[in-house]
Amino acid sequence: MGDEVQIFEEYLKKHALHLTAPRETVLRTIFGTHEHFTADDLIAHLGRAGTPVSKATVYRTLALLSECNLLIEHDFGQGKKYYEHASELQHHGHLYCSDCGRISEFYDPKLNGLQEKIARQEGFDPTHFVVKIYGRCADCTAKRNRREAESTA
Amino acid sequence: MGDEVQIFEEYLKKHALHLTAPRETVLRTIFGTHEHFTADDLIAHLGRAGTPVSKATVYRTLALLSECNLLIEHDFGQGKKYYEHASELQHHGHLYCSDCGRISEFYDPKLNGLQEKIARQEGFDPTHFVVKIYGRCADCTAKRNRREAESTA
DNA sequence: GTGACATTGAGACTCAGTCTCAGTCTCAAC
DNA sequence: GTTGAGACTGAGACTGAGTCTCAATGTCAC
Ligand SMILES: [Zn+2]
Ligand SMILES: [Zn+2]
Ligand SMILES: [Zn+2]
Ligand SMILES: [Zn+2]
Repeated sequence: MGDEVQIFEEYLKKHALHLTAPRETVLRTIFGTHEHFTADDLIAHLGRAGTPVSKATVYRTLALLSECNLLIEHDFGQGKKYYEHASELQHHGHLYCSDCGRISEFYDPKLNGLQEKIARQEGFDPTHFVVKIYGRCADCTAKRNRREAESTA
Repeated sequence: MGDEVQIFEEYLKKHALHLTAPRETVLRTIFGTHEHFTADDLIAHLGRAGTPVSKATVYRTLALLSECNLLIEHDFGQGKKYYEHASELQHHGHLYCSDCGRISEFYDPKLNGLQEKIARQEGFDPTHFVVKIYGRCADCTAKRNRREAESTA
């Protein structure tokens, strides 16, 4: 937890920037609570917590945290970005439920190896891999089955 | 090529819709030329070709074509959607060059099998899989190496 | 303290995409 | 061939995520 503060501080120092109060508030809020969140989620959360930070500063801080690899950006085609802690197990993939929007995760080392190999074959120098599975989560499938059973009954 | 027209026409008929002139123009333009394109690309192309179609209609037609599985939507985190013909080899992955924005493709059946398996393990009912590799393409890597060699010389 | 420069929040702005609406077209029923 | 239900269209208003601007403020090295 204090780990991120240190990494961020070092990164800032290296770029002649300062760990200001708003930046620290954003940092602590992110690493104290959320998992997969959007900029808007974060802004609302900060407001509710009585430590509002302006939209501009939140976006600027998110960019900084992505640059120093504390956060990872994700896009599920919703026209907005999701963020998550980069510290968690690396290179995991995501399951996105098109019904309820829930995001879950999986990890498979074979997948990573395979992707690395493919990139090399194509003469591509990869920085990161993205695997997303879209569909319906177990809960939504169950709900739908129940509803169908009822309507047929 | 006539194939898409037929599929689209059938889909429209099934939903009590008509294959109107603007829709046909859009359809023929898409399947006559482009590969990976954005809505904006398409609108500009239609304008230049002397067969302008309004933004609203283009977006509406793109939605229809996606619904009947003639087009696939892609998101590379650029805040806009890319489209491509769905008829091409299915379930291929994409390599996106962060330097020049070029999009290339690859196909690996092992990858597809693996994803299917993972989804089932998680109790997930998958509709489609997305694999994207971000990094630097061969050209951009070569360019960068050349520039580096020069600056060191 | 002073000057160079980093930082901030408010709000203007951008840009992809959606929505509204009035006018037009299609087609089947009469 | 007239009519009415409802599909279709383009212009442009609108939305919403994200970026940019700018004047006021903070930080630090000297
Ligand atoms: Zn769900
Ligand atoms: Zn995750
Ligand atoms: Zn490139
Ligand atoms: Zn493709």
